[in-house]
Amino acid sequence: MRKRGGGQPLYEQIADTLREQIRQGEYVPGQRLPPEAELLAHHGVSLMTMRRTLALLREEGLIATRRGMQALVRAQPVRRRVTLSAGSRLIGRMPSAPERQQLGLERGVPLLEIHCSDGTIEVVGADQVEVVQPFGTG
Amino acid sequence: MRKRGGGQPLYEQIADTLREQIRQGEYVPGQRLPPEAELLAHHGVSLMTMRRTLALLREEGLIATRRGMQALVRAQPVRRRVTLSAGSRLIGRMPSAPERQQLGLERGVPLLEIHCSDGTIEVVGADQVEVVQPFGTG
DNA sequence: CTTGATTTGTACGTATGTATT
DNA sequence: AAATACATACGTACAAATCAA
Repeated sequence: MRKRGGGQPLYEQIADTLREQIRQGEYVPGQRLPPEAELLAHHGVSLMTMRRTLALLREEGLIATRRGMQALVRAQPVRRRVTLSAGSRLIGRMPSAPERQQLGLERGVPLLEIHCSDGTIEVVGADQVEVVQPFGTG
Repeated sequence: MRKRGGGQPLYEQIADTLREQIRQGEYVPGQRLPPEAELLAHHGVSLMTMRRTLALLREEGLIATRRGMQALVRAQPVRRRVTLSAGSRLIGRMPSAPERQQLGLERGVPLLEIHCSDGTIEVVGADQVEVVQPFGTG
């Protein structure tokens, strides 16, 4: 149970704690967090505050939540390699909800627009991409 | 005022409408959306549903919200140009809340990690960056 | 500069729907 | 079929930032 110290909202304080626990390996990718009910009881907050915490971590791409299942710590996905051709540009942004659905992306996954020199635009989830140069070492 | 047609949540339906209105220029960058109270009355939903709609658009980077002010339609920021050196890699992801604060990023702005071949890592907000190759035309 | 009105942010409570186990 | 668990959606109250008088 926390108080409102430091002017930081409760849901951010709890998010800090969970983020640190995940970083330290208390929860590893593929593992599930405890149920909401358990988490909120442990931290002494309401359901809404707990859900806001989880929403924050989901936005960050740290966890994935699905109906009927406890929150899952997200694994580092295998990245697809994309080669930037000469003159191509790359823009990062968040997808709109329709784009997210169309591309099959989870919440918290940014989107990369690769504007190729031939005018074509390739759009992919940013967590699936590793960009290298055509003459890159990788 | 909508019903639950198509199985799509209310807040997504309303977000679709607002997104389209912004796309069509009914609200231009720098302009403010109507107050929450007005929006929720117009769409016939509760405060929570309206706030969820705005949260979605904020995550997408389409609007920015601040306490005491109506939601602002975000302008396309001037992009900083970053040159990828040979062997460098680029990863896109969402910043954690502390990173967001440290980098002074708004919610909804992804982050780009540029792993340079010399081992240094440059971290910047994705909406501030345009990536080009050293021999690029741009 | 201070006051007050407006507006969003945070937080709690409750009920129902729906997917998973 | 039943229990578990997250998603959606309504309602309420107070705090804090902004802006105008």
